[in-house]
Amino acid sequence: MLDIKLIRDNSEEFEKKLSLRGEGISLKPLKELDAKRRTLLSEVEALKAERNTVSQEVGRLKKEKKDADELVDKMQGVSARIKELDGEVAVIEAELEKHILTIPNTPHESVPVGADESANEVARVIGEKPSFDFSPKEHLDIGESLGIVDMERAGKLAGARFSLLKDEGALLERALINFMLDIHTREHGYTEVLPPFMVKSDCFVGTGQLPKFEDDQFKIEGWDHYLVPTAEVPVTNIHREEVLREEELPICYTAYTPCFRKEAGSYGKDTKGLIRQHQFNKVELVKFCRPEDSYDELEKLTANAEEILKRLGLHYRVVTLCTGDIGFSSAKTYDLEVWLPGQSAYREISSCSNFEDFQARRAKIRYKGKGGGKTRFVHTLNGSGLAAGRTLIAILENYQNADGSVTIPEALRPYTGGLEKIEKKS
RNA sequence: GGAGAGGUGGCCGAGCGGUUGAAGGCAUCUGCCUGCUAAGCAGUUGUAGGGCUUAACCCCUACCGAGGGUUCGAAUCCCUCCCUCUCCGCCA
Repeated sequence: MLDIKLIRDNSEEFEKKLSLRGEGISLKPLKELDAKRRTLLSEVEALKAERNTVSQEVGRLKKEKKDADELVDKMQGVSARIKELDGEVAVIEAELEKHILTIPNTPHESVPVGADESANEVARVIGEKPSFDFSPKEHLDIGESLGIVDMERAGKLAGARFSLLKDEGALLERALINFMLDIHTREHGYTEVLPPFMVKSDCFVGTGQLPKFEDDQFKIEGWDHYLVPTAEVPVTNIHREEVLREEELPICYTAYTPCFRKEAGSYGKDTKGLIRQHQFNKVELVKFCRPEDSYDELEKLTANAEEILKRLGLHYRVVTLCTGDIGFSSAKTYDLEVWLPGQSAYREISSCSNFEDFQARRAKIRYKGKGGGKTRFVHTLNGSGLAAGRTLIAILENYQNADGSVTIPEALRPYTGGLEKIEKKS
């Protein structure tokens, strides 16, 4: 959520920044509603002030056993008018709220300008594409022939875009989650949390998934709850409506959760394999920090996510998303794209963003300065560290052998009970 | 799911329909005082919105779990909801 006070005085600047996203967003209706609201407020507040003083006078007169009927009569009218105006203010404020919640964040000045992903910039490339003396297969072929992925039965259980991992497949996914969590907690200083996997709608408004992206979410019928599409939602909202102390910042959490997404609007995309699922596992990184630190923290958080890929020996690149491609709530985003030899393509495996105070303003997450200074909004950040399902895909495709077996990356072996290779059962 | 108790400021805790934004205590910060510490004395300390405004000061409005209602006036009365605690039931 943008700051209405800033918009009031700098609406052209805001419109210009928002236009970089490629959507023509006019702030005029917002400004009009704001002006209307303030006009009404000053009227109704003046009436309330009058009512307060007169009511005290009534109290005084009654105590002295004097007649106050005339004042009471008069105030009946005033109160009625106040009620009317309060109603109008409530309507305006609801509209204002509804409107401002659908306006995306403004991109940071360092974000490349462009309309779509073709304008994204590759910030760096790490490692090299592995070479094979055979034609590398796609992860689904590998997984099914090893008997560790069963898409047919997954379909029976839950339909398209769900998967069933078996045997070493299930083990590998579980190992990856633990591996990631251990590195982030033990080496990167994050505190592990295990949040609810379904949370109330307020949380979704707080991080920006609602009201605009309702169609992407799984709602629990008869409840105010939705299944989490990412741990970002519950974890960022841990501190919703709180005032933190400057000394405790930055606060860094890591969390494993399954993620549930309808994937509306992606029909026909990534229909085969495990790339795009309604449910997948992810380890997330979330930070709350001081505004002046947030861009440093974004670099650190991205590096923390990259470290997982490095330890697993996976080749990847870091992409700076352009103004037309960053998410609704984000001011700046780096995507990590891992190389998948079976598909001969880079695929997103992590997305690391600085939301500045956009989410903090929605979720009312503030902090108080050391010197007892005024409370300010924190900056929030998050990134995948990493998406476990896609990491599994990357391992299958990058560590496949000519005989159809898959070697387990060395860093992961403490987590697979020493298992070094997944081989076809006879 | 059933029965009961309760939700008030940073914390504890009073609270009568009318100078209660809120007693009292603790804590905070600032002075004063004391050889130091402790104690003591005086004062200070919430959030949000709006007006004024460079800013500060100041003024107004709202906030006693949330939302409605009654009333000239609600922390106080009524209704609905949420949450916490205790007991019973059920359960991994």
